[in-house]
Amino acid sequence: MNTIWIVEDHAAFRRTLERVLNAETGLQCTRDFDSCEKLLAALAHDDAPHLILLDVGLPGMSGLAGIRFIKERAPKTLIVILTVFEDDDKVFQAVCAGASGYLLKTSSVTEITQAVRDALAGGSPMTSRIARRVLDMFTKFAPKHSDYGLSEREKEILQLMTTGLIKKEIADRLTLSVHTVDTYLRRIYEKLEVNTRTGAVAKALKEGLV
Amino acid sequence: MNTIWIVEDHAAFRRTLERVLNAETGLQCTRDFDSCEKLLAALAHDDAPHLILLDVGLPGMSGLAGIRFIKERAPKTLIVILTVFEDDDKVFQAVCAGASGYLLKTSSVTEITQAVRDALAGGSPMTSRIARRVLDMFTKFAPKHSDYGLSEREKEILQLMTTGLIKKEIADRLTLSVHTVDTYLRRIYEKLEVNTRTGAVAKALKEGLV
DNA sequence: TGAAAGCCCGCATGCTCATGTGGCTGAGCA
DNA sequence: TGCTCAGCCACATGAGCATGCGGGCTTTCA
Repeated sequence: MNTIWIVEDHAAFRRTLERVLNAETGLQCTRDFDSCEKLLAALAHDDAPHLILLDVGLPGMSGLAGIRFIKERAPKTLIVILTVFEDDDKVFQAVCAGASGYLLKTSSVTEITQAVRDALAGGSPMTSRIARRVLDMFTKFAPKHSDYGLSEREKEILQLMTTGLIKKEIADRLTLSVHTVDTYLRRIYEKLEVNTRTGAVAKALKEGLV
Repeated sequence: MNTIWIVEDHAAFRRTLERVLNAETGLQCTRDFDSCEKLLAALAHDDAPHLILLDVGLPGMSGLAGIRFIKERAPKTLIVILTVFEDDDKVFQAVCAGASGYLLKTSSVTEITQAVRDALAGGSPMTSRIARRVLDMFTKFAPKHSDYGLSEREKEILQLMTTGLIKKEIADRLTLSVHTVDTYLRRIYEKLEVNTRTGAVAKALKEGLV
């Protein structure tokens, strides 16, 4: 039996959800809250449920902030967001904080029930519009993987630079002379079109060269 | 009328898809290919379609590699992946390359048709299992946002460091004395537990401090 | 009302860096 | 055969760096 908690300030909607979920075999809604604070209080001394249906856009503590707390105290508990918002920032924050599903409140109770089952079965239910948002953010944040024609050895040295080592340390690490490291740095600077190690490291990390 | 191209090496499946999509109002499957190479050749001289249904796991050029080419030549064309694979690496690469949907071949033709409509309407259809994969990757790659208690001014200077500026330039940029910048750098080094600008920049970029 | 913390400035010292110049080897290509 | 290019080494010099010390002024909060 999978236990579910609901956090939702709209009393009528909350009760409807509860009733519908309890009518399902294998699902049991054991607790419900009208604020995130109360949920956190309950988490402090009771066992966490398998899944939490969480309204973001609650009065008081933002549901978004709540996700982090939940994930800290009960990392295994699945969190399915229930919201009227569909904007990038909200979605982004929820996803980063570790939500496992993202539903719109306009969804039917059938859809919500199905989503709960999906999430429990290892899926991440979300509308395709929200999925698009997530994918867009992904491509935006993914490293660019530019190519400056660095050789393997050059990349190796660049990588060591990004760990904060100084020339001498790099030389020792690779059993080379500092002069040799010097030579590589020049070439790296030339290829990356920078003239300081800081610039090189910044470029390497920003563009995923290492 | 939305135009669709299909890239799929299994001839029978390709024809079925084509027939089903053409039976839909508003959709028209104008071309079909049994390899990625042929698709790219067609893209070179013909107008790109609105959407491409792409099989990854084709003989010859990988469909995955094909995505990048398609996105280069026709950035606006939506790409919906059709695959038997569900492993992290494939999904990750497809998502990074800019796919707008990710379907399993076990989907019914009705589901595929619906997915095509979803994608054209601005969504990113995918199964909830795949969505979970994407979300997991997202949390894995998202900046950690560690907090070292840096002040605003310190962050500002750290940020300027990540652009490759030297002390003097930072001082000029903020109309400060180099000595003041020195003082900040000390504090930043102390807080980040590093002792070179390279280390500071690396830590800042790796942990999303800026 | 006094301590703490953020912001700002100064100087000196020794270390590290960037960059100029030069050289040697071996692999691969034309 | 001669060329380029990656990899390695060397030395010198001026600029830039980290870090030691010192000071001041304001805001915040207990």
